[in-house]
Amino acid sequence: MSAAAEPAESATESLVTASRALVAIAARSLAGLEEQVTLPQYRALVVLASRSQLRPVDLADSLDVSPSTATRMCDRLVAKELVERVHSDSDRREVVLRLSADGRALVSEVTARRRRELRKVIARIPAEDQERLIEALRVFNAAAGEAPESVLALGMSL
Amino acid sequence: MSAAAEPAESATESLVTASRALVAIAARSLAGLEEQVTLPQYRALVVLASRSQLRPVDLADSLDVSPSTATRMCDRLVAKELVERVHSDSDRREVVLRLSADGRALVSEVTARRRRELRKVIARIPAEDQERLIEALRVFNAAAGEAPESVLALGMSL
DNA sequence: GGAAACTATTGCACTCATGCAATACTGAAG
DNA sequence: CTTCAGTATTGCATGAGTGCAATAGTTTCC
Repeated sequence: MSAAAEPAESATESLVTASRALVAIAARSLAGLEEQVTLPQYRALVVLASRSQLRPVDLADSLDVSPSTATRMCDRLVAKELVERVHSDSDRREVVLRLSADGRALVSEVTARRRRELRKVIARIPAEDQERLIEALRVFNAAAGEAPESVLALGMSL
Repeated sequence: MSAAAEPAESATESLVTASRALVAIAARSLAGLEEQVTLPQYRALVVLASRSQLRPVDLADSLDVSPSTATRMCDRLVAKELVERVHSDSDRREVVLRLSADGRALVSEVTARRRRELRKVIARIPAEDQERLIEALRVFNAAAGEAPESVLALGMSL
């Protein structure tokens, strides 16, 4: 290997570092949530936030869990008044899940917190460097492709 | 607000997008781990990987859980042969925890996977843009500061 | 030497997530 | 109308994480 002269290698290192920082920020945005919801529950909220009307079976699908698990997770979220459960009119077998105002607020709060943190970092960057960062990120984002709602993936078991 | 003309705003948007992509990659690097360890357990492994000799009480501290929880988490990790437990010579009250070869391999595998993914993204970027990305990331990383082992934070309760 | 402090562990109790099998409705197709 | 398929839920069981309190072994400090 030709030492650190390779730009690709150097870029990887820089990206690993940046990645660490960004993941840490994302994780920090989630901190404090433990009081209200568990991580699996938060995942469910995120799914519900993205697709406003969802049946339990769809939620189960999205979260890759069994329907019974989804039902019981909803039990807990409904008890916390973060989710509403209404019977479908069109098909009376079905149940429709919707975020409550509180539920929506909770998800919004997390993303707002994350945005705020990112803004703070950017504020520390000189204006002309910001321009270059924007350009570089545009290129990076194009290369990385669309990320299918990252926070979702934050699941693991999580 | 002066529309999208503000570079800071535009930078935030780009950064949010990039952040999503990077979190998704980090999460994907963790995928498949569920077979072997839970997320709390993985967090413990990461802590042990960073500080090679650790007492249960220190681990508990790092993970922000009670000592009894740490003990029992170690029970499971020892059972899986990912962690070794030895009695301290200097102070026979204490127990010293160490990653086993398997444990170290598991953590390495995750970071390697992440690096590989990041490299793939970079490979899609034209060489001269890479140079600019490196420079931009250097500035960004300076502004973001050191992230204290991100994956750790990936915990939430998790 | 004995009290006080520290370490690890275990007993007990609880919540959550999880899946598999019923069960109960409802709708659709014949 | 009867059977079949789709949907949600509940019963049952398990494993994990969690903390508090009690226990046991060690040091340390008078």
